[in-house]
Amino acid sequence: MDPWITSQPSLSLDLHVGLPPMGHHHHRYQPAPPMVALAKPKLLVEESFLPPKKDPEVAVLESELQRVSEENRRLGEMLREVAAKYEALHAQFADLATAQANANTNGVSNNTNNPSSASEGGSVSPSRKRKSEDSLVGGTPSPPSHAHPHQHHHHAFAAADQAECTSGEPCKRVREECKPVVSKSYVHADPADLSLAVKDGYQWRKYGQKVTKDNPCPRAYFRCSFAPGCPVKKKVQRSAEDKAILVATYEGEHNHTAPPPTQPQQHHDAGKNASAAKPPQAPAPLHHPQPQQQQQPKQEAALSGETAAASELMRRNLAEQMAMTLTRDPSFKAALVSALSGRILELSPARDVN
DNA sequence: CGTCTTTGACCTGCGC
DNA sequence: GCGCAGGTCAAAGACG
Repeated sequence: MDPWITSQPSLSLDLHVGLPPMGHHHHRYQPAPPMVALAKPKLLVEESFLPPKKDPEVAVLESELQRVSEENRRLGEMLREVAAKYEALHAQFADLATAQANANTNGVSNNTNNPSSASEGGSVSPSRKRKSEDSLVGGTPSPPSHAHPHQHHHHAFAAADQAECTSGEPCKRVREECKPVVSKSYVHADPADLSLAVKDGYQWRKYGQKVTKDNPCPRAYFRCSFAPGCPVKKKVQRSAEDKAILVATYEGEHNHTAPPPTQPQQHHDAGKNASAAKPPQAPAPLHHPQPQQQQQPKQEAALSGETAAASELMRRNLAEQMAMTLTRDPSFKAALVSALSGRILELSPARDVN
């Protein structure tokens, strides 16, 4: 997040989200119809201790105002904190983009004559000779770019370096260094939804599922089936800490153009199908996975514009995510109702009418 | 009938 | 060498 967010007046809300009841019990969240809370405050606060000779109603409102102001300040601090973190991430992203541009200008030849991305996966070997396939995949330097979608948080880990992995060096170190680009994104999903679908606009074909040691939730393995021969894989697993969060790990680079953007993305998936089964529905990924051949010549020149566009997109995604997360939070809804009711009461000219 | 998901088996890397 | 864990394969079944 950047100053844009902190400067938005609409973001300064008089809300108390997820906070413990403060003194008065009338703001506790009730799962019952939210509007019930609207009528409550006036009655309940009258029981509190108030200085004499002061209109109890006014005192209540004052204390309420004070409390709300305090919360507002606290939320503002949180927002600033988030904004600072966003800035840090953004700077990191800019660094990566710069590094990517440099790498592309230095090592263009690595990308174009990449036989594996076209052959690997395009024609599936009938037999299980993965040893040779592995050496092919592992020994192929991945072109540096961002081949993965958008969504909440997103970290891209480029390979350790882009040094060529010559076939003459079978050592483990070389293999390690030539790992494809790996990136992670965290997606909010309904915990009740068992499908590990992360809609990112691409078509994915599920080819495996595994329960891992450190997480009781199974991890699903997908391959990009948007274009034949696309080497990109992704792993999707629910976060062990928060089952509502899907962690998608993307590996490799798409060797095709990004799917056309369509309707705004819905993060819940009512169908039973994983993301592979549907045609692309999501907006274009944050970092457009352009084919490397088209990307390189103009990349440096277009970098600033692209970064700006990416930043804008990131902003929108972030705002969407925040809105979505908040609106799914029952305590947020209760807080919203409470804040609105307080404001309505405050502004109402007939508020002293019983 | 073609495509996709499921799922058990297999392969590979790694630590001991 | 052995066992473990992660990743992948491919047969079988579901589905449109």
